[in-house]
Amino acid sequence: MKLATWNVNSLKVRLPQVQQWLVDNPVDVLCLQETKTVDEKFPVAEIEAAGYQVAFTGQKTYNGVAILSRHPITDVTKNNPLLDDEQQRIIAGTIQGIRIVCAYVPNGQSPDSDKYIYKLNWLKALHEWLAQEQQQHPELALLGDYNIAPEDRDVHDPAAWAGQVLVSEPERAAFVRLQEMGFTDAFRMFEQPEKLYSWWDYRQMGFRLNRGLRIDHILLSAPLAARCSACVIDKVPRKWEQPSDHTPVIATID
DNA sequence: ATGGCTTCCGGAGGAAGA
Repeated sequence: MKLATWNVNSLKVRLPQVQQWLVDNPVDVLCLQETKTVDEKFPVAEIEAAGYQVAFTGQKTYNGVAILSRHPITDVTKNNPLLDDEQQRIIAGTIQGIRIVCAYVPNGQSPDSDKYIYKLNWLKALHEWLAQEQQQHPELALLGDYNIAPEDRDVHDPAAWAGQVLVSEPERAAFVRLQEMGFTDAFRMFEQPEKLYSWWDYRQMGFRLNRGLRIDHILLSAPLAARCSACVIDKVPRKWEQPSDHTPVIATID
């Protein structure tokens, strides 16, 4: 069972790349973030033609998440029931007995902004909801764009980024709290290449200079972590024409 | 450097991302 996550930065623009990537990487489950697509315009037929069922929730212009699956998706939940939030950032479903949670964590803009407060509150509510979900679904995977680089080794220039949004202590503490409730960062279960990231700034040749951050993650509950045999970041789509600024992360569950 | 790039909406240029 292969589970993947990819912030596509507009599914309308990136649909051909998603289709190509799924041909090259026929994963069982692909979680998408920043679809930026209202539900009425979601490309259901194109996704189904690629061999996937799909659950999604979107809005105009911003946010939007989706789960693509080769297997049936049941018990779909849209958004966090514990948080009154108009922004479409969470979709969950059960696939082959595994509870899949696809999340687009708020960016936070900067530590002195209202959006940062919203981000920390959002993460707190996520933690509380996952505690409930975990009770009902011991096999739980949280995939998505966390907008948090957990450690300095996940940052191309830790000194330059120190204290900024995506790396600040309160954000990293929220990530640690998810780990403390039993989730494992699948990527760090295995030996990995140095300086491998999941996002690179579009500006200033960020990708070519490898000025990146590892902010897209797959967290696995203990029963799933015990069955996880690999986790990789696929940089290939970041090299394509007109790429997303994020690239996919894939975990293999035996 | 109030920057840079990309996408959105809307039909110009500001907002938002990270």
